[in-house]
Amino acid sequence: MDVPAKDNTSSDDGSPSSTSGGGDQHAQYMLGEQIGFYLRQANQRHVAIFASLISEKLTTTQWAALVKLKDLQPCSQGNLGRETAMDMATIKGVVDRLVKRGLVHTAPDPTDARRLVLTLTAEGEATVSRNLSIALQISQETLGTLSPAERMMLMELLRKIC
Amino acid sequence: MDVPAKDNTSSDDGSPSSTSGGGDQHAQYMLGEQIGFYLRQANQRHVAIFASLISEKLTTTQWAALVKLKDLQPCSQGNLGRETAMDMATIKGVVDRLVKRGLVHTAPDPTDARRLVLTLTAEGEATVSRNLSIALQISQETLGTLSPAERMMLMELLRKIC
DNA sequence: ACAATTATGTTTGTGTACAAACAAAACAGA
DNA sequence: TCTGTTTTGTTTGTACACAAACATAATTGT
Repeated sequence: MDVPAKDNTSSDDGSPSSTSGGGDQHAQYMLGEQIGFYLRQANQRHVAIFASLISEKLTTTQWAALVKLKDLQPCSQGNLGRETAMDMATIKGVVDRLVKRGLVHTAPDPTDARRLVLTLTAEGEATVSRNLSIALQISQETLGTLSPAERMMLMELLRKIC
Repeated sequence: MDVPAKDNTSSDDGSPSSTSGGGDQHAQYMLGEQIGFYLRQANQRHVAIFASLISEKLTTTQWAALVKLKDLQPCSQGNLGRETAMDMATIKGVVDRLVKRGLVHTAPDPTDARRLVLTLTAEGEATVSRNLSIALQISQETLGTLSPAERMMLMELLRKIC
C-alpha cells in the first residue's frame, strides 16, 4: 500500500518532528497548551450547547441582552452594551435584530436626544421567562462533570482574569 | 466616574421585577454569574491583549493556524482546521487571508484531488519565529495576577469542560 | 463494476466583535 | 455666550464562527 511518505494531510498524528532551523524556542510554545486556545474552545463549546438546548433561535448574546434589559429597563442602548460587555457597534446589531423580531422596543429619550431608550416588549418579557430554566440548565451542562468546588473555582479564576 | 451606577436613562428607577407570573425564578439567573458570560469576556480580554502586544497585524486564529501549520506541514486544509478547532468554512477564510499575505502556500494534493496541501512560506516561517516569544508573553499577560498554582488549575478546569 | 456513502472543499447567509470615521447632542470652562 | 470636549449613536470594513446547500473525489459494500 502506497501510503504517501508523510501525509499529515489526514488526521493521523505524526511524531513531533524537529523541523529545520532553530526550533528549541518553538518547543516551548505548544498551541494546545496556551490559555487563549483553551478560552476560545471553551467558549465555542458553550455556544454550541446553548444553541442545541435553546428552542427558539436565540444566540448567547441576544439572550444576554434580553436578560440584562429585563433588569435595567428602561435603559439606553450604550448602557446595555456596557452591562453585557459589548461595544457600541456590536450592541447596536444585537438590538436591531431583537427589535426586528419584536422582542425589544426603542424610543428616543425625551430628555437627551442622543439616547435610544430600550424596553422589552410583552413578547420579549415572555421570551425571557419562558427560557430562564433552560438557560440555567445550559450553564450546568457547560460546567459538565465539574464538581461544585471545581465550578466555584473555575468561575472565580475566570473572574480574576477579566 | 465609570459607569454611572444606573443609567436607567434619567430618572425614575422603579424597583423592577414582579411582572405578572413567576418572577422569582429570575432572581436565580444573574447574567453576571453565568459561566458563558465569563467565558465570553475572558476570551474577549485575551484577544484584546493579543492585538495590543502583537506587532504585525495578526489575529489569534491566524496565529494558531500558522503555529500549528509549522508543526504539521505539509497538511491539508481540513486537518489544519481540525487541529486548530475551526470548522471548514472558518479555516478556509483564515487560510485565504494568510495566502493573500504570502505566509502560506497551497497546492493540490497529487494523490487526492480533493485535498489542498498547505505549507508555510519562508515569510510564514519567519513570522512564526519572530513572534514566538511575544506569543508566550501574551499567554502570561492573559493569566494576569494568577499564581502558578492557579494558572495550572485554570488550564486544567478549562481542559475538563472542552 | 456499480451504487451508496463518506470525505473534502467551496459558497452563501446570518451573527458576533471591533476599529475607525463620522454626526449630532450635551456639557464644561473661559 | 462661545468654544472645545465628551457622550451617544450610526456606518463601513475586516475578521471569526457556523449552518446549510452544493460539488467533486475517494471509499465502501455488494
